Amino acid sequence: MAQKETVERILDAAEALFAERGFAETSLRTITSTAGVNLAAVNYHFGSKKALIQAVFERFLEPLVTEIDQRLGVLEQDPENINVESLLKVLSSSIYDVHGRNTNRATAFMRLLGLAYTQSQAHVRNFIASRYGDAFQRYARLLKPALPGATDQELFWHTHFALGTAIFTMSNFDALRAMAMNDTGHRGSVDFIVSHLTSFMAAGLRNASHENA
Amino acid sequence: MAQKETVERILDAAEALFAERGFAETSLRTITSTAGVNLAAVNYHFGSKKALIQAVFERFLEPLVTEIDQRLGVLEQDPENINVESLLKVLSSSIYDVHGRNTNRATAFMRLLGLAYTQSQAHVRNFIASRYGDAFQRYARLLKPALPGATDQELFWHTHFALGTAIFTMSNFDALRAMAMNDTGHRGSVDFIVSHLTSFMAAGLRNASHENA
DNA sequence: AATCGTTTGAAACTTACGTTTGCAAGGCGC
DNA sequence: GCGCCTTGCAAACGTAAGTTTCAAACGATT
Repeated sequence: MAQKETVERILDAAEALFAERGFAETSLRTITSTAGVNLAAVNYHFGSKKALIQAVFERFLEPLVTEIDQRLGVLEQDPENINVESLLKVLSSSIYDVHGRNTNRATAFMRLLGLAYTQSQAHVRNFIASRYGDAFQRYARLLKPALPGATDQELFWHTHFALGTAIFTMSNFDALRAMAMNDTGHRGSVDFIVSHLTSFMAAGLRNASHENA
Repeated sequence: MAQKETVERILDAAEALFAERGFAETSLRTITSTAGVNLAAVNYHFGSKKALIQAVFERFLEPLVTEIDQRLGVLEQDPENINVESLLKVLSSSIYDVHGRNTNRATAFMRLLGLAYTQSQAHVRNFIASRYGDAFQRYARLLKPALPGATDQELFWHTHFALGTAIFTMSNFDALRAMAMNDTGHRGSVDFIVSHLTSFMAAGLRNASHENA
């Protein structure tokens, strides 16, 4: 049982439990007993609970941002192919690529992202912003010419509208699928939902700009 | 200092603090000291912290749902005027009417709604669902003919996409406005944002259905 | 095989939480 | 004026949290 095993076991357990219950509602004792490690291991390996939370985000965001960055680089070499849809597809494809078809992992990630926004946890937001702010900026730079006629202000808000749509949907993915089953009789396949989600965001981004131009 | 004063002071403080920090992150001691009342007052008047959380929601939702219901009744008498925009306007107008132009109160409400979804707090979701589920059903019934060509499944998902857009935006309203100030130099007026938000949702609702028909 | 830094383990520590208790103060009918 | 119910207050209780401690076990290096 080497160091790496313990650290990863803690991260695995923390990731799942945080996503399921939130940060404050998940105790270190629950994490460590789920992971099958000693309580003191968290403070030994990470220093504090806050640092553990950030480590969970880092393990998630690091490969994802790398993947997005790479895909944006590819897209930039075909400037005529840059549009709202292709830019959105960069995001969904990157998530697919990083997590495979492991929906649990992907929805856990989205729930964590939602928690980072919704729960106060300022240190999480600051950590994410300082670590991955550049990637967001690059994305915004590419999105701008894809939405001609939109002012900077509109661009900002519409982007965050779309971001909110995605984060809210994915972070409540399981609950929503359960509700869908009740209301419509179909859970909806992941592909169905992602494709409609993308259409929704694209339509919102494009048409809201034009209508208010 | 009669009963009502104490109860309302507690609700006021709890509402603001919950919205700002979340439920688990807000202690009864913080609430009572902010409200200027004794610690035991919460358990005396409400019974428990959970009951206090529900009371906060009830005070918010009760007048809002009444207002929405009334406006839907009016709208139903002009069936040819029922469309996506008018239905969305029922919601935004109702919020305006209930909270006036008190943005603090309205954004607090949205943050609480977002928290109810995002934080696990099952008892909050159950409370809201059992208490106000009928109103949501009525709204959905009116929305369906406004989006012809959409299947039940699509209707369900697009509605929740739009819901997510609104909840995410409003529940992070202050943070987003601060970011907007940094990025664009404008905070954005409330009317500007609400109007663009509505356009975004309407465009998403309508076009996503048509594209995937 | 001994040593030294690293990691684990069980337990204790400190603090903060939600809740409960016991009593004092105030208002109201009789 | 006396009892009675409601409300307010200070203090304490029990629990669970994050963190710290310190000795034991481990692993690589010599």
